[in-house]
Amino acid sequence: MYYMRITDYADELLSALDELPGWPERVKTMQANWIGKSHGVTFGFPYELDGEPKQLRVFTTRADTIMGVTFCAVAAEHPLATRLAQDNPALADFIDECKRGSVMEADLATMDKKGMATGFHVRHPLNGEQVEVWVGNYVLMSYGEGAVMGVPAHDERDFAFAKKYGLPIQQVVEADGKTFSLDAWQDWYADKDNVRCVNSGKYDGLDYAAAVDAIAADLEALGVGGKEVTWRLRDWGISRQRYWGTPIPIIHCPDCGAVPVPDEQLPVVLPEDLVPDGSGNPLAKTPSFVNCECPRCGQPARRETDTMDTFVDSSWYFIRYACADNTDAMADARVNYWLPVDQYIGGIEHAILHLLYSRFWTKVMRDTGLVDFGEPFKRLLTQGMVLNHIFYRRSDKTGIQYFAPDEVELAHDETGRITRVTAKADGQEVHYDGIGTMSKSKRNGVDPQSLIETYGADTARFFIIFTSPPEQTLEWSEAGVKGSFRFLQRFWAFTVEHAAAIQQESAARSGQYADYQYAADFRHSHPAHAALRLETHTHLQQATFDLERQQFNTVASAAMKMLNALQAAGDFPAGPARQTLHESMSILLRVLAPITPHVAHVLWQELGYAGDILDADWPTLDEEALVRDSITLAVQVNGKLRAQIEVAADADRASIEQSALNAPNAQRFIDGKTIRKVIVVPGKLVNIVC
RNA sequence: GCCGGAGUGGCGGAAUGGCAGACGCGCUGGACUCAAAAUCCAGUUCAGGCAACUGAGUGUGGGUUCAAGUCCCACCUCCGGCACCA
Repeated sequence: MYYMRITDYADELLSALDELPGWPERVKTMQANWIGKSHGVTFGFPYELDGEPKQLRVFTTRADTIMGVTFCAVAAEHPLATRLAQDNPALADFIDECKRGSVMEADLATMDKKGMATGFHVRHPLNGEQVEVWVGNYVLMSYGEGAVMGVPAHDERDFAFAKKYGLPIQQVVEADGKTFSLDAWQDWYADKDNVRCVNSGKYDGLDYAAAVDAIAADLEALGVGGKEVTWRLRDWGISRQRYWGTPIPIIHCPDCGAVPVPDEQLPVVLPEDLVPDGSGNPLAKTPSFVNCECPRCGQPARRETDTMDTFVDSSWYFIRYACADNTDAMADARVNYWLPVDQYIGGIEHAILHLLYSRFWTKVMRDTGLVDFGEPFKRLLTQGMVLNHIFYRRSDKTGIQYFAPDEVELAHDETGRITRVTAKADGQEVHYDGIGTMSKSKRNGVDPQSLIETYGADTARFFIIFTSPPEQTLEWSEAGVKGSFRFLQRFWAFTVEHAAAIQQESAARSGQYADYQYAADFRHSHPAHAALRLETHTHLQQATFDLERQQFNTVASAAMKMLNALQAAGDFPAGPARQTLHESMSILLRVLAPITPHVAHVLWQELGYAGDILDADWPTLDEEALVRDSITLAVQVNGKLRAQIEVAADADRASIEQSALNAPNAQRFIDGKTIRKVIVVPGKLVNIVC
């Protein structure tokens, strides 16, 4: 039987984040914070109780301040607190109060630092002094050792605590030019940089790192402590006391203990006829489910009634997709072929739990030999929410009344700014409440079905992709949707108009479409269309670059630019010009295909290209199309744009400099000054410094 | 409080240190129309100018650079996450 603890994987879950370049930094940071690796020192304060020598263990990241300890504080749930409360009713009451208080979430943020002295003392391991133990409501049992050393001079929380209860405050760290005062907390008291130990005996003068090293070594020599790493991440217990979950296939036998359900009895299926009564786990009250025989010795036994946390299933469902028909194993060889997932898409709300559990689970499957990869998702995209405008009217009778965006009329001033909103129904004014998440109550949602019926799925897809990057929130806009619709209509009309001509042309060439498309020799094409090819391939270059870096809105705009260029190019008479059109169309269609697959599919066939567009390759960039005879350079004088010059593409530096200096408008700003330097950025600009 | 991210026209947003505002929406003017819608053409950062052009301009203040929306430092605001983490 395996025991797999997520905390055992904390180190790898943290360090492997560096090997996930396809994940957003934001998510990786959130996971790193959640795992919360902390380097410090764990050590014990020796004491004797009930005739036995013991240690009060504490964790600290500031071992360098150890000589400033003036008290210790333990959590209410700490065993020492429990033991001391046996002889101290007041303390027992206080502990009860703490335990009650900590449940109240609302109070947690504002809760006062409260504590109570126990009258019990432990011994400082390095200077032998007696240190009183307090119970503090701000000490967490679940982090570190559930106990802390109190150094009020150099920890803001301890400072407040000491001031409140009149505990001694001992400065043990100093910084140049700073004065320590007991009056009020100052931020530098807790600095680790540019400080040194003071009032710390043999450690005086050491900086943070040296002091921690020396103190950790001394504690180790005394056998009471040493350096340690502590994690914020807690263990993940996967069992839940409820019906609705995956059964845990274990049988409890009085003699054999926990016995796995044999393979031939799997899967364990939940009973479907039980009636939950709202108290406890209904499975435990269902004898037909609970009562069974021990698979090992055959005597009556009890089936496990806890079920698994739903995060278990979501941690590896994607692995199962690759081997869904395998009834004998969790995974088989096909999984290693299909996974890890190339591109995972989900909401940001899964940034920590689901995505961390999945990473853990995958590593467990790797270590048990089930799969041979350790990270489940190569690339992650966390998409944003969809927002829309909110309009409402407040009235005494009906209260607040929301208006859907298509129920109002907007008036603008001459700059396009919204000046007045009125209801279409009654012409009366409506209040505009800005942009917010779509919700039924605010009546600003959009029904995808009616959108698809009005404009088609491709328009919706194009609008969503074009309007904003997917990981950002998307502001819905009816006008924007119409704009996308307009583009697709323009694209459709243009294509259909030229399809007939292209088909004729093709017929004349015995239907050799595929060859026509890919093997065209454009060196002899119409000179007027070299400009179109230049544009098409320039936009293709941008689209390819943006697709690579997952910036899809500019892929959509590249497609728009291609259509604009095609429409501006004018006529396409038969012959080489038609060939240029044919190539540009094939590129445009393939760039659009991922965004508007339906439109692209139909038009691809309309134009008679070979095969299905789904199988067509992403267009290849023709470097030759990007070659131009002359180029336009910007001319700057002292970094300010002053002129444009046209130079031969292969012009040398000297002649570029000369034309720049001769540019009339540049002349005006150079005149009478000494030219100190001329910077030429090939293909871009010339900067004249004077 | 700590850790991220962001701040660019009226709006959504482009810009691989090298011409800020691509592309689109909206708006303005025009064409077509009996008229409207649709479509097409032109204009649209702000200020000045008939124009050529000039000045200012990417949250604020500094810095690096021939050149900064982009890099560095400090600050402000907003969004998200974590939050008594020792």
